[in-house]
Amino acid sequence: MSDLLARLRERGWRLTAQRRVVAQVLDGEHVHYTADEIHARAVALLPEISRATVYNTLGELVSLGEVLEVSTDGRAKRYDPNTHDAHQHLVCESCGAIRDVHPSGDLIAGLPSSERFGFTLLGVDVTYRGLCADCAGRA
Amino acid sequence: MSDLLARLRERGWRLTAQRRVVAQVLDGEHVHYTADEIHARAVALLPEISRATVYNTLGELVSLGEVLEVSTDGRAKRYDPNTHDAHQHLVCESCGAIRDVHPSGDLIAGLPSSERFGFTLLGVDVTYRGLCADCAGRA
DNA sequence: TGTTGACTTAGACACTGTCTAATGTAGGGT
DNA sequence: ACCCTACATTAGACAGTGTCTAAGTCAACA
Repeated sequence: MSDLLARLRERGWRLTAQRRVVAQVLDGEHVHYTADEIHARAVALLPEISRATVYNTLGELVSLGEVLEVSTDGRAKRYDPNTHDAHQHLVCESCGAIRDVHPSGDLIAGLPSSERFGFTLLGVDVTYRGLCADCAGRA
Repeated sequence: MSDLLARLRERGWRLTAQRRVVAQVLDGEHVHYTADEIHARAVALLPEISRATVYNTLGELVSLGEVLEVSTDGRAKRYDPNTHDAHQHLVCESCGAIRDVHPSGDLIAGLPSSERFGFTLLGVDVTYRGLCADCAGRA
């Protein structure tokens, strides 16, 4: 991710302090923050950054394929900086924790052509739902 | 779905005009409406029905397992009255159309135990993303 | 038919995300 | 080094989706 800023500059991005901070927050930890969580962390680094800028920047990063958008629960979208390897998500239904996982096999191939109804398939999003070890232990 | 009301009464539900209307809208067509679309159709049948009642009723139907909640795009949740057979969803990224599909194979088995991180798996939600025949033709 | 507690209602509220007009500034040109 | 200017940022209003509350209503039972 350290060369993310370089890649963005190559694509004509202006490197503003705000964009640096958003990139830094995404780089920091491998969790899947919501836009407002990212905003809160960005404010800690750059107090005057606005919510609109964080939303704009995240949207641009998604368009450029540098960040993935994940919507597991119909609430706030979460942003996943891990675009380097194809992966899916494992979500705890109790505490909301998300882990990246790597299923085996070709998921698209699992849909027979008789079930494709003429669609051109572009991808598959898979969300494994369950209880994490901690929550299962408490239940 | 015609015996949905009977099943609900067995579980202690009061059968109000409002609940009958929501059940009727869900029964009508096999599309995946948003809560507000369901409300609009319910109003056509029972003009004084309120938005809160539709949201409450849908939430209760989901809790009882009579209706599935689908959140494909991070916008409004959609409600799927087809709980009779296990299925997944095929979504057109251009027009938003949703089709029920039936992939082959055991999707949960696709996640090796080394990738389960101690989670107790409860289910898998799969969304195949693509372009429907109409939208692909226009592109 | 009367009673009662579950149900419904209108509207306020909260959360997430988008848009606008005014202001600021990064980066190229001089 | 200093201007320009187009692009970026800001504050706050706005829109869509969903939740909550207090007051009134009514389905189901006795």
